[in-house]
Amino acid sequence: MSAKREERREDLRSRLIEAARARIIAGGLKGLRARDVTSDAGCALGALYNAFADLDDLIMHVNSMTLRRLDAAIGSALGDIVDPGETLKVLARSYLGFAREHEALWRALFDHHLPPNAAQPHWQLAEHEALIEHIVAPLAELQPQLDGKQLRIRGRSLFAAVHGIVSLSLERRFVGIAEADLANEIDQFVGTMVAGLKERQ
Amino acid sequence: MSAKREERREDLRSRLIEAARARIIAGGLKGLRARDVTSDAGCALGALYNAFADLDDLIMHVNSMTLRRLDAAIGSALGDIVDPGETLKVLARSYLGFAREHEALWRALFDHHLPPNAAQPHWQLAEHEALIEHIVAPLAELQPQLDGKQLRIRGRSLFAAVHGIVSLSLERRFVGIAEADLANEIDQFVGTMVAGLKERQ
DNA sequence: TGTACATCAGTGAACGCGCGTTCACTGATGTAC
DNA sequence: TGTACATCAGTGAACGCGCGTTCACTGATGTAC
Repeated sequence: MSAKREERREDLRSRLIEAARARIIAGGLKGLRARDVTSDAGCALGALYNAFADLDDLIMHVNSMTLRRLDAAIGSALGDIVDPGETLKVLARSYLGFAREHEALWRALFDHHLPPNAAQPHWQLAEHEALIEHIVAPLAELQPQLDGKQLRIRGRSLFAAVHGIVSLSLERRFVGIAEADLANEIDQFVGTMVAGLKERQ
Repeated sequence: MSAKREERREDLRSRLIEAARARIIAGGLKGLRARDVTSDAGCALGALYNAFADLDDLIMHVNSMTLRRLDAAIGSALGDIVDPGETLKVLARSYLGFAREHEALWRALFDHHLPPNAAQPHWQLAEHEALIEHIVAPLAELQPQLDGKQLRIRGRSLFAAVHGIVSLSLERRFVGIAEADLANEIDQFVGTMVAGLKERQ
């Protein structure tokens, strides 16, 4: 029976993921060091390379967990709203809320780049796609003339636009919106988009 | 007369900026190494630290040049358009065009982060502000009820939204828009925003 | 149940590389007289 | 104009640090008989 070995292995993996998560929260992705993670997880440096291919692999697992939590946060914020315009507003607000609350983890989603050779794994693509689907549903009601492909493109634009506002603002550099105005500005932005979408339907 | 010294110094500075620019174009900000820059510029490694405070300082000068070229590109694209909706569309299109044409330099504007102690210099703030002013003017026509402060905030939102779409898409990762659809999608996006702004005026 | 062997997780010192920055030194350029 | 001295740009080897990854070794756990 190697089930026990498998169990220990899984235990180490989740301890490493948890330690990496905590380190990213504390010091950002740039501050993540293999030595810190392994000592926090209570194992030797080399053990990381038994449990994961390398540090990038570990980071991708942290990111995957973050994406799942983002999806859960959005899902619970949506509740049973029916109005599509309201749905889009709540989506944007909960995206902002998640980014604010888990800023370092959320930033790691976009800051982590693999070395230019190997491509993203499939499951990550699927997880991103799932996020976009939240937007596609209300968009389909607002613009019934669009087909599925067009809707998914439009959904990505809308996501990217809101993400841009949130992202530049939370960087607290020149071009962003002051933190105090941000929530209202996101609301105004989505409201304007929805008005435009209805108008051009 | 130390004018000759000053002249040589300026010459070295601009050779270094030019070399750094070329290296960023070739290999991105991450691929920029002090040794490469100085050997390209035809001086010793240490000379860099006579001409600039450090590598960050040099990068900021490259970024400043990039911002000025972006501003010039936008200015010339605008020509003498009067319609505010059309102006916003041309602004977004020329932003996309610039990002595409000078992708690595444009990316360096946002990827370069100073160490967390010292803040951005003033001139960079002013250069960013000037960019936003391009957006504020047409926005003021579309939403005459807004005051200057509100307009500047709204202008930043709009910039950040378009930037988000361009940025995520040019990363060519999951959430972006395919390159072929991008120009059209930006047009649609701005069109929808303008319709919404008119509607809610 | 016990013994011999195989497997493999776990260890952490050492490797290797990258790379920004410094610094003692040189030589050209400028200044004083 | 010429000489002595001062200044400072320019040099590149060396420093220093960070840090991901490897690897020979160990010891615990599992398997075979």
